[in-house]
Amino acid sequence: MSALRPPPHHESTEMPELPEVETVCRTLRTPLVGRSLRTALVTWPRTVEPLPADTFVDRVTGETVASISRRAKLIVTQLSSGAILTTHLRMTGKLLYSVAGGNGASEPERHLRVAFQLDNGDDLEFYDARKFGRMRLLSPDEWQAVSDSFGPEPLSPEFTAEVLYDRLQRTTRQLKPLLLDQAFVAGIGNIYADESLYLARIHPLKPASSISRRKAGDLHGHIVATLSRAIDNAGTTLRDYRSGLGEIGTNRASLNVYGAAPGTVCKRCGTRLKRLVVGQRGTTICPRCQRIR
DNA sequence: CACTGAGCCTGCTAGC
DNA sequence: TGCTAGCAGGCTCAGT
Repeated sequence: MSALRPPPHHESTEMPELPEVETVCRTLRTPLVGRSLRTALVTWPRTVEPLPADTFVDRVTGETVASISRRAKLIVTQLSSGAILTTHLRMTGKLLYSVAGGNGASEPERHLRVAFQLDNGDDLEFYDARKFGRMRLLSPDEWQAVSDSFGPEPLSPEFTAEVLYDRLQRTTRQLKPLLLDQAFVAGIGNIYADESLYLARIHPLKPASSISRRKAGDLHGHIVATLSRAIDNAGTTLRDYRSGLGEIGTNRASLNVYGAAPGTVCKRCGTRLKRLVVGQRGTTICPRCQRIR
C-alpha cells in the first residue's frame, strides 16, 4: 500500500467547455456556412455511433451547411435537408477547418476520426486522441429532445440570479457536481465550475439548498463573468484546446485556481490552495475563502 | 433522490 | 535510458 505517499502531480488538461465550444463555432461559421460536403470519411466508427459509419457517410454527403450554433457543449450544425449534426469534443476533440492541401494544423494523422471534404476543396477534420468525442446526425425531433434535456444557457437572458436561486432551492445536491450537471445549467465543466465557486467563495461540497439568495446572486454573477471573459479570450488552452482555425485561447492567464501547481497560494488571502476530489473530479479550492460553513 | 463506481480511451509522467 | 502503472476526465449506465 502506498496510500501515505503524496499524490503525484499530473499537469491538468483543459476540456472544451462553453467558452471553448462557442469559440469553435464562431471561428467555423464564416468559412463553413454555405459550403456543401462533397465527401465524408469515418476512420473510427464509434465516433459517429449509433449510426453505422457507412450510413452516416451516405446521409451527410451532399448536404450544405445552413448554420452553426452552440447549445451546452455541443457544436450544432444545421444542414440544408433539416438534419442536425452535433459534435461533442469531450476531452481532446478538435474540429478543424483546413485549407486545401494543408494538413489540419499539423495534427497527427492517427488522431483523425472523421473528415469532410468541402465543395471548395478545403477540409473539415475531426481529430480526437482519446476517442471520447462524438458526432451525431439527428432528426429535428431528436435534436429537440436533446436540447430539451439541457438546463438553461448561462449567458442567455433567461438565466437570472433569481432563476439560479430557485433551482438551487429545489435540491440538496453538492454544489460542484450540480454545476457540472448539464441538466441543471448548460455548458459548465471543471474549469469554470472551480473558478466560479472560488470567486463566489463557496465550498464545492455545500448542499445547494443551503445557499442564500445573496450567495446565489454572487455565484450567478461570477458564472456569467467568468464565462464571458473566457469567450473574450477565445477560450482556455492548457495543452489540447484549439479553435476551429487551430488557434490557442489565451484565457489561461485569467484562471485563479484551475490547474494550479502544488504549493500555489490564494491570490486573495495567501493561503495555500488545496486539491480535493469531488464527484470523482479533481477540484482546487482556497480552504480559507471557501468554507463549508 | 443522491451518490458511487465502472467503462470508454490514450497521452503523459512519476517512479523505478 | 527504458519500461510500466496509474492518472486525467465528460458522460452514460448500473447498482446501492
